Amino acid sequence: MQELPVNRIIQGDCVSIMEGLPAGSVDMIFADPPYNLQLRGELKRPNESVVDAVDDDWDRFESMEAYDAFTRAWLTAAQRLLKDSGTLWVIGSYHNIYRIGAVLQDLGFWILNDVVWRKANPMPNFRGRRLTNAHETLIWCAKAEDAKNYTFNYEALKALNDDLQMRSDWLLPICSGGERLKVNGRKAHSTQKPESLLYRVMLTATRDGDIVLDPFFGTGTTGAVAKRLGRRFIGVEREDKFCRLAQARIGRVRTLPPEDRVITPPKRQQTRVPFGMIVERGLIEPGTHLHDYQRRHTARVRADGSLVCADATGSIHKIGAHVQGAPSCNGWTYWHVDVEGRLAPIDIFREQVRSELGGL
Amino acid sequence: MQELPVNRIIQGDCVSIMEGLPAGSVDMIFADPPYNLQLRGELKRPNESVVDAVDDDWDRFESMEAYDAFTRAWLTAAQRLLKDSGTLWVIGSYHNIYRIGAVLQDLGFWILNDVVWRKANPMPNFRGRRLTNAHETLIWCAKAEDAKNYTFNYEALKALNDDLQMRSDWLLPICSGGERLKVNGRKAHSTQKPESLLYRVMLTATRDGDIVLDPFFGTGTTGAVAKRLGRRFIGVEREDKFCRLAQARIGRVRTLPPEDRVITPPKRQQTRVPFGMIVERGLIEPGTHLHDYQRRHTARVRADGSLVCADATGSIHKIGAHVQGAPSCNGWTYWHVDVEGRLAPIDIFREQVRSELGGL
DNA sequence: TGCCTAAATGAATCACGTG
DNA sequence: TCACGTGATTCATTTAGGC
Repeated sequence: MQELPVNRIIQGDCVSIMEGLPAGSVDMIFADPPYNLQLRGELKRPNESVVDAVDDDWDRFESMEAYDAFTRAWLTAAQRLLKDSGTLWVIGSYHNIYRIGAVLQDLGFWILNDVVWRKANPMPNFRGRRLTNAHETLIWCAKAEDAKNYTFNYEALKALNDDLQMRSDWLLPICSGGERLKVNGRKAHSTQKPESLLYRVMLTATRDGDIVLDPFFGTGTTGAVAKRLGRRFIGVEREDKFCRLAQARIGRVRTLPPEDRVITPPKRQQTRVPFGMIVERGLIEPGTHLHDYQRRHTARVRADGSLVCADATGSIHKIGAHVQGAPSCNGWTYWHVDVEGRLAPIDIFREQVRSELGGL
Repeated sequence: MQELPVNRIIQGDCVSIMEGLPAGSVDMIFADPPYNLQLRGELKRPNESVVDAVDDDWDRFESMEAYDAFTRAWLTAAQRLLKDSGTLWVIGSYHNIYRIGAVLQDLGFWILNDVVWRKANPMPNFRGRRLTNAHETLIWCAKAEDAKNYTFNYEALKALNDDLQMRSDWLLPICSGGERLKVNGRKAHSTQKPESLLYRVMLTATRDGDIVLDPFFGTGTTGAVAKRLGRRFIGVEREDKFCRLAQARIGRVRTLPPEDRVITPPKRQQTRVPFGMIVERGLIEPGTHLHDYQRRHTARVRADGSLVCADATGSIHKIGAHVQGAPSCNGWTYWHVDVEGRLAPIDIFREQVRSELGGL
């Protein structure tokens, strides 16, 4: 069997390079392909600054058909490369992930899970025309329907999650700060992924020493995390500048000693429960009247969780402050509901919801 | 124009029934199509009890091609039914959502967001071979790329989320307890959705009195929430037993009084008040001087509502932009009048006029 | 050095009505 | 259909800068 170019970055087109490697030789493939964003004009923040959007050549496609053909080509090559026990991960957004999911099902890949990366700090929607696009989607799949012997480190992920089964929604920050590669003070790559994401992916679906291939290597996050966790990597990247950047980056990474390749579970933070959730779930009906504990002030709850008091409307906190003439107010403890003649602070409903959510 | 069968459940095949309704007549479509689950054999819990999984006739398809054809058929009929300003919501899991997303993009629907419903209490993965499947995906899309005038209640959703922009990941419980319809002690429908999910969907993308169609009505969650929120519904359901179940359920629902359905109104939808009207009504006299909040710039009001600043004249917006050297400016919030030594934004006069006009 | 405030920034399919 | 004017719009973090 041909020797695999392990722990190396290969420059060139990923399809032809994958076709030149021996079939059935790779344990996992992680792919972060172009998203085909199709951005129109420039976007400004409310303060008039311009958003530094993705406008790279590698994200331009003639048409959706061209994108689908590109997707089919690299997924076909990837499928051939995988061991029968191997799995593939692809990450994307709503612009491209439905194309990719459909094509990989057509090719016979078998989806094991889709995973939602919930961004802790996403870019807001500046024009107020849509929801904040706060997540990206990963598809995790086996080579075929009958490939049952894939690696899934159930116990490790459970340990990572406070001894609860790991769910399909992962809350992780975006890549920023010191981790973000810069060239001349500007971001080196427009779509660098956080190492924590790759860390969790590899902890989920690879074993020590496994071979992980990334056909869209970019700045080499896959390689950096693979090296740190004692996995072997093969990076394929078209652009020379990224190859050199990734090479230098990975050179700086140190492999953890085997006994340290387990991390302590992240601290669970208290779930934020907006007042609207209390209304939405019917614990307080729209139209209910709220009172302060002395019944000096009364406000009415609307369908979207805002309050009305005389001619003022706003959040429980804003209206609480308003009626008191105070600069601020904790609406959760200020406002009460009348339960059979007795006043109960609305905070009890928040506690109820929190206990039902169980720390999510 | 043909009369729409509003607030009714129509029994039959959703494609032929939608084809019989007038084109361009519906504000929103919410669809929860069969998931094409492809379960192999029965699933047992660790204690050997059998999981009551989805194995209904309506969820069986001969092949992926048959599912795609079915998807294309109902989405085509749905697109025809929508008003140009209407939006479509589809919910699915990884088994079917990639097929649906690809088909709807092929048909020209324009994705606005995909939304992740994070289940607060999902079913665990009993075999420990995958991640807990803890979410489902909703795709929200407009009828076409150029349909920009869809309803999005940005301010209401912000209110619902404690004055922060609503994100694309929604944490909501599954449908259980008293909300879950039962027949002879067993769940009446295998995939009943929680009312809180529909509540948020309708709060996001419909206005009072809008017409909401659901081609896979099932137990009628869409109809129940529509009735409660003062929206009109059209339910299409193939099975007689579900039609009757939904009919009875919706009969028990009470519509919220109009004053409780009110949500924080979109600013863009408010009556446009030109600055000239402020001058015309004597709220600001011609000759008055306006200042920015730091008193760095001053402009004089003329009789027609235009401003003069040095040698430049124009609207409050143009002159505001001009003095700042900015490309654009909201003059309503930029310019202030001096009221006994304190600066007040001219927007307060607009609000005064608006309240006097009474929403005309 | 340390603390507080201001500025910068991230995979973004980001107006609309009137004439 | 097009041109133009009005006017609506941001969250979590990190980094830089002032004192």
